[in-house]
Amino acid sequence: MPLFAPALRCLDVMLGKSTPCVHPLRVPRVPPSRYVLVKWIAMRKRAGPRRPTQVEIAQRAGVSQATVSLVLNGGDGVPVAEETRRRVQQAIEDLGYAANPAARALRGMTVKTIGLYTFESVFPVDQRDFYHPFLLGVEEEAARLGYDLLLFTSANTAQGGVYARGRNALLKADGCVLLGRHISRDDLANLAKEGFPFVFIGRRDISETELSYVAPDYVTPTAALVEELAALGHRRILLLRQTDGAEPGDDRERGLRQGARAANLHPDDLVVEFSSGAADIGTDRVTGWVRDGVTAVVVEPSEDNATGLALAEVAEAAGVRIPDHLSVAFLGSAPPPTATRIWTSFEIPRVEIGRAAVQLLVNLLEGAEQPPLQLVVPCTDVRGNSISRVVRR
Amino acid sequence: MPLFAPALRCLDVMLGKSTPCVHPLRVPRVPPSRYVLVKWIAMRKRAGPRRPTQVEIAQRAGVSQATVSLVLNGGDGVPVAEETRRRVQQAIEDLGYAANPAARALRGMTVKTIGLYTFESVFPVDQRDFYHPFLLGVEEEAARLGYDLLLFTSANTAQGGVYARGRNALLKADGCVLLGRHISRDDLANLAKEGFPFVFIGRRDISETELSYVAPDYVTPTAALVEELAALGHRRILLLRQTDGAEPGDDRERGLRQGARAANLHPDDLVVEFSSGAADIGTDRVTGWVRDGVTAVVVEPSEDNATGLALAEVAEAAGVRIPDHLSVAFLGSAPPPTATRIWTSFEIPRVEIGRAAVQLLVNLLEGAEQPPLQLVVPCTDVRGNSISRVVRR
DNA sequence: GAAGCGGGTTGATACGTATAGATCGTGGAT
DNA sequence: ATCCACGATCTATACGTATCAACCCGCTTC
Repeated sequence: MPLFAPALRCLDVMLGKSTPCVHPLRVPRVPPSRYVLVKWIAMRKRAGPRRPTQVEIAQRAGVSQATVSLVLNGGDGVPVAEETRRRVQQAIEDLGYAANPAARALRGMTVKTIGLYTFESVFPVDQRDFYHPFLLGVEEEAARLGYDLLLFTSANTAQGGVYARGRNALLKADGCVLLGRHISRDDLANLAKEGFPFVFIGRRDISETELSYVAPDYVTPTAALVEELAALGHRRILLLRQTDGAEPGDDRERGLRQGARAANLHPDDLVVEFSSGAADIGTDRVTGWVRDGVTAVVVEPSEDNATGLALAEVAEAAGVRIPDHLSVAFLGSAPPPTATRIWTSFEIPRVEIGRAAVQLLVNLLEGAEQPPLQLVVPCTDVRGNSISRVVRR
Repeated sequence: MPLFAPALRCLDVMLGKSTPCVHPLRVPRVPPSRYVLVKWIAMRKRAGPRRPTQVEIAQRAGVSQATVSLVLNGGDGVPVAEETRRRVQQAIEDLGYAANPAARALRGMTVKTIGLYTFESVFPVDQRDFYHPFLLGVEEEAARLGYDLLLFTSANTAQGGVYARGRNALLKADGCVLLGRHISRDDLANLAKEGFPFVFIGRRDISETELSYVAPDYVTPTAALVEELAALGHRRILLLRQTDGAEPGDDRERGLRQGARAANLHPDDLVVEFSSGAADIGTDRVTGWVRDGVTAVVVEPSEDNATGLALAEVAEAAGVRIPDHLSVAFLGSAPPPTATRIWTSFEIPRVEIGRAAVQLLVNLLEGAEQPPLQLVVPCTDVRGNSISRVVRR
């Protein structure tokens, strides 16, 4: 409250209650105009300790609130006298002014916040290793670009997803990075329709709208893997897909066919089967494949890789040795290597994907009016000991 | 735009351009008042696709904007006719309305967001195991209480801490959880002075202001450990403190003296030394302690436990065996156990602390005007094989 | 029949900021 | 002398919401 003293005296002078005496320290040279004064008086009436506003800065510096705003955000061609700028900045310093983000946002300004919405919970320890690299990339890049990171944690638990709790979930951020396997397509479509800026991690095609995403390139390394298998003598190759039937699975299947074509395999020798988890993989099914002439299985991995691990376990138990009798490869992140087993697979560059997603989003937010951007990033091959040359019988 | 059709017709009716014809579907029974109409016309003039506002809802439902707001946030005694409520909610449903968080915030409402400011970077992998449990607790509790979590990542890299970038850092959230060993006391004091609601994780005393924190109880388990050592025959006990001289170190020293008093040890037999890292722990220093009669060392741990590990290494190298010649215990989190060594220590309940911090903060935000709250949570003892009965020579 | 009451609704305003448009000197060109 | 340009600043308004005071209307009460 003592900070107001000079301004108060200045007010008294205006009202004729006091003689104009120049405070030695920091009294506005120019008496404040009636306009800002009225605002300021109204402001002073309010109770309780409040954060200083531009009006108070203006009052203290003897300028109008507009000028304060100009000093703060000006720069591009807007002329402000050096002396004025100095006085305003001094007042800002004195009062410890900080712009009210809510008011800025209301004027349509950016808040420098990007949201991170994960369709599953993020921090749980069991999936930590899966999501953490994405988080790492997102956080790093956001920090580098000067954005804070808003984690939408509350929307997940309360069922209803993005549009939970009166569907205002994501609006707190300037834009949003969406992440998660079990995403609601409706939510995505709605967001796109509303024009909310967001980037999805992972490929999704939504009809009618084109959305921004950054996704790993599953096609190329899958094709390469299939060609490699063909070169090792494999003819009958099986793709074990996740039952969700999402785009990543489609990409892998496309890679499979593309590789087969390049290696002159007959399309009829490609088998595609589906699984929704470890329970689907029974002994009969696996031995059936082998009896059917399948010598190589390429697996679309899930977060916990349960399907692939079950396959290996069942096969071994049934006497089908990997890789001697059956080559197995993961079309993505494989289970961690053990003493005897390094899975042939390819690594998804999660950190880089997180980074790229933020970059795309910031482009969307700051850049000129652009169409949605899609980015596909390459994976790196991991060659282990789970595939081998086929032995002709 | 087709959604506006009924409202548009309604406007035409008002202006006399059209005959009042009741749309079969959803036309406001009551013609909108001139007031909301003016607002609505002004709104329609604006270009570009925009999110629907309360004014549009009001227009569509044939009520005033105030009523819409009442329907949305009312409940406590404010009477709204059931029919009105229905119409408004229908309009909200139709247009997909979502309250603008910025406008709410500007009116001084809570945004249901709590900030998390870490004085060091959070996600880096090397300190992941240290910070992750706190994060986990904070995130869980925030989600449970319906708050989103805002990570202030941008403020850290840009030097300047809390008050970086025009010192508006934390204002985006309703309140903030602060975390980190190398905190700026000035920042804490400033925040408290400004009346910004926050809770610090870890004990800090700031003169002149009383701030909210939740911290582990270092005193009790330290005292217990010292009593235990005394019971094992130790007389001369050394406390190895971190040089930062922060409150956690003070607490441990207090625990040391308290335990010594309870065990009837002579105060002069307590030695307190400081270290800022592994480099401080030389062979001469350690052997000096032993020669001086010290039989037990209790170590204040750092994030990476470098000091304590260095102590063990140097001692072993100098032929001082642990625990036979020298008992060593950690006053907090110890290095992970190995095949031969389990460190005697106590575990800080990080997840619970994170949870408690959020609870305190939410209390601060939603509860009545209360004084700052401090919370001290107990640790759990870990008894290993790094201390033993002293052998009298 | 006037006064009081209370449920239901509306007009108006404030929140703090950014910015378009107006104003006002001042100096230079016509 | 007039006009224009321009630098510097000001007035005024919009952003979308919450809320207070006022109001209207039908009913009861004296």
